[in-house]
Amino acid sequence: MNAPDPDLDPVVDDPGITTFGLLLEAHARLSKVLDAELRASDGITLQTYEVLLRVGRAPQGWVTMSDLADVVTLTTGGVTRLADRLEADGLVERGTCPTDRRVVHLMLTRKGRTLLRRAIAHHVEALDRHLESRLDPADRCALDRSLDQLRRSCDDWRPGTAHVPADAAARAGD
Amino acid sequence: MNAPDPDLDPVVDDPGITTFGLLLEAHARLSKVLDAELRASDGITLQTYEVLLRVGRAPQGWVTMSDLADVVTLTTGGVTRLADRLEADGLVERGTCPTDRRVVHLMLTRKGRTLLRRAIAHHVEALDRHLESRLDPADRCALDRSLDQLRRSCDDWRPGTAHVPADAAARAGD
DNA sequence: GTGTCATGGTTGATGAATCAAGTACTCTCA
DNA sequence: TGAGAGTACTTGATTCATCAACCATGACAC
Repeated sequence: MNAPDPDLDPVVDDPGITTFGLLLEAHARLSKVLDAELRASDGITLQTYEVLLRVGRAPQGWVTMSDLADVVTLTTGGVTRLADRLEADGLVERGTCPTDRRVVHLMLTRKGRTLLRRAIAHHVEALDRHLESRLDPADRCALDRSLDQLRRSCDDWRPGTAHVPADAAARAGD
Repeated sequence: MNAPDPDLDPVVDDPGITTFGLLLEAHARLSKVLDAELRASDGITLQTYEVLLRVGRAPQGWVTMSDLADVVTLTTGGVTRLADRLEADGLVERGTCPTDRRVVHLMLTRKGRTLLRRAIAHHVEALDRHLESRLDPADRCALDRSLDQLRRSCDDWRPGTAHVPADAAARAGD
């Protein structure tokens, strides 16, 4: 029961597994480091930084809750609590939409804007150290292209697209 | 207060921001899709799959809690609960280490092994669809190299490595 | 107008991860 | 041999995200 399964070996050498594993690890480690540095330099998490950046870069100066849910990959419920926290910290404020009263506009406060500007400087510096300086420009461009490819390879996916037996979910519950 | 900040624009075009953003998005979307497919085909999450794979591939057929915490980027406390759940599901079991009684060995049960074998087949198929078929082999090799580079660029990082003013954390708390 | 249905956001219950002790063990060295 | 330091894991309290209602609004038909 505690020897490694020889049947596993051929298939786990699939190149897709390697690439995906590297993606997981690169993401996990880079996020961890950049989060820690942002906490140290500006007292915010990487997630907060991402939100401030998205709101600050929005063409009209605001985003809706649903927009934000999409870019930070949270449910709308999660975004509500997240916005609550940021609002309590005085970094963003909620506003009403003049044309649709269901919609909430999220925008930066002066404090949020100031913090974002400072955080961007630190974050860019950190990215230079961890990312820019490790890859030559040609490799970085190729990396961008491949990542973009992967990102878009998921856009056309909808639940149920995979070739999976219909009773699989039921069978897995045993 | 609600116009986009023109001062932000020059700096957010930093190529490091683009690459990191793509990494975040590619990871988020690919993980989401692969998690959904694994749930549908085998009734397990991507995290559970990762754990089973790590345990199944371990040379001796077991891993320690600390090993696992490292590879799934959880704290040891988180791994304790994770192992509790997997043990309750009958997929793994805890064993004692004969040479160090502080150490817990985590190994697959027969049920866990069977499930893993089936899940690997589905996962490899999904990876082929989403990853293998979208990148030509040369691009995939280049991607692997770059991701590996990024992954390792974080290994030599320790808290406090960044060039950050000592009072930054205190200042950020206002 | 009045239904019906879809959409945007909030809220309560629940699950899971973190942090900070706490326990139990090993190692080191006088 | 025994005190002190470090390690491996567990546990309790807290935090945060999800899911599933739910409310309010908007859109469209009649």
